Amino acid sequence: MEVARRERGAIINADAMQLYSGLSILTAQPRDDERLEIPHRLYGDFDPATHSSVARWLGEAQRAIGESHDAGLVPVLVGGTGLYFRALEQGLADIPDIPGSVRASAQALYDELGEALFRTLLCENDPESAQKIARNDRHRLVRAYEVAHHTGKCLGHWQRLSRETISPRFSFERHLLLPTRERLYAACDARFLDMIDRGAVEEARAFLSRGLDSGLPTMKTIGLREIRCFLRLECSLDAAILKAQQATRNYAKRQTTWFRNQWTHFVQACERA
RNA sequence: GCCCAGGUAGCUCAGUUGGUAGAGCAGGGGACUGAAAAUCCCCGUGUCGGCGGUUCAAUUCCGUCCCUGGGCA
Repeated sequence: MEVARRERGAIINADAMQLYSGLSILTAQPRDDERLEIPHRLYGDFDPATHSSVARWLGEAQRAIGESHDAGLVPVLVGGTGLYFRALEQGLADIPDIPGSVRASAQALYDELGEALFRTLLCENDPESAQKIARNDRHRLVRAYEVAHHTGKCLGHWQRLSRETISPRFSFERHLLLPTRERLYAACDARFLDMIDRGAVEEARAFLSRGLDSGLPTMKTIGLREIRCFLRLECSLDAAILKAQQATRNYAKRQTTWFRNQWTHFVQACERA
């Protein structure tokens, strides 16, 4: 925010959850007064009944960056999704889109066979992934399988193939905020309390009443499940708050790990190149 | 005051027919290429409430005291 103000910038969202509409409080989207002061892009633009993806975000972000730049504004990408930053700077493999039905059947197959057999099956088409992916990581095993099956080429093949990047046109200045753990956790706790004060319970109630598929990314928004527990009278509001604060802290820790390690690795790689 | 039930990891608890103990959660570290607020992996020494007794050996059995629930007076 300060950077955008100082540089006469436009803020572009790089957070997977803030992309969607419907849960602006629970996903901590910028308030109206902030949005009036500085142009904001990609907040609440996506239908919560749809799936985002790195690729989908990347396309939108590149467009927003170009347009902001053309308008004489400095694009300031803000957000917590490390994967998105990496895709923006390092590029993304040009893997064909996998239809939802293919993924669904891969998931069904995994559940039917169990991990060990599924991994053996994956090994026939993609030994590299089968060997590399950690045990119990259903998510990645299914992904590797669906790509190998649908495209006939393994994940590694695609990933090595193409690396279109936006960086030839732009150079980035990187700012990483790493507060002490104590301050980070205190901020997480305060943040959720603030969401409650601003009407998160009502927002969640309205959102849940839409009856969206529980597999949708938006349904995994931190705090949503906890508030639902309260709305169903399965726990007290205080208990829900404690749970949601805990989930926020757990997430913040994962985020810290990502940026502390992944981010610095690829920044170093960029600087060497 | 008496009678039960408990006191074991930061928390909730399991367990040891006597050979000094382990789960979940929390906490810490890590992985991460189209669901990433996702999905995973690794890390457990703590006077087993205090003090005595029995025993080669007690967190476990016995006694006693303290503490916390609940019941009876």
